[in-house]
Amino acid sequence: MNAREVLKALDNDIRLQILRWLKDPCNQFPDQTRVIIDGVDFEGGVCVGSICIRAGISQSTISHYLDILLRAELVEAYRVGKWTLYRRNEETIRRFAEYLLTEL
Amino acid sequence: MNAREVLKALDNDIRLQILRWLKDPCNQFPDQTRVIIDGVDFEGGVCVGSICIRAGISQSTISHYLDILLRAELVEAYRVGKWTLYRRNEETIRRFAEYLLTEL
DNA sequence: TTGACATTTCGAGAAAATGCGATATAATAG
DNA sequence: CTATTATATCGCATTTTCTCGAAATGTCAA
Repeated sequence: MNAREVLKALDNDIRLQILRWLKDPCNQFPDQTRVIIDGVDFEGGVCVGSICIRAGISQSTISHYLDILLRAELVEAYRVGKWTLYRRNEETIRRFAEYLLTEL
Repeated sequence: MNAREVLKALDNDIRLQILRWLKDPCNQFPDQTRVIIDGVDFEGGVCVGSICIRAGISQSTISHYLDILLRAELVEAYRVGKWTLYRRNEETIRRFAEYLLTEL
């Protein structure tokens, strides 16, 4: 967990919003909640296109932001066919909160 | 506690460093740990000049950064004579960590 | 193979943050 | 009052971030 990278990733309204949406994918992305292909189950994973529609932001920007969140380990990604699914990485969020309470 | 403002304030190496230094003012600012004037005791408060020296950054920049930390309520300020003393606001840090664990 | 669709990467202009020096304001000492 | 010291504010050049559209890459279906 790189605290500096996490802070940089969280310092953006849209990226924060994406993380909050991903907390409740069933309701926030009703069209796509669970993808099972060839036995692969990436629960809670949402594809880039769905997030674009929800955010009303260009696809290239969302892809870029998801990459920033991924590098900060705030989300995990999994490629299923032509889709890349993203979901929250709760562990990093928990560790980051812990860092604030102990090291900051 | 405005989480968005806190995140913006924390997304900077120097401001993060200042907060960490202020956690241990006795050792980080050995020249000025406690100021008592006219019965006023702002424990842990450190003046702007001391922080400038410690950081090796211009006075105008440090003053500006302390203002950003103040607006985010990450520090408290107290004017004593011609000095403005700053110290950490632990309550905001605690609340921010709580926010991450519950609302993010 | 070709076409269609999903995502990533590239290039660029706009907007915001960084951090400085100069200047202004505030407070004290003499 | 004046000089000195501490801090805050202003203006600015530089760097970074934001965000887009275009182009490239990857994947599947026909």
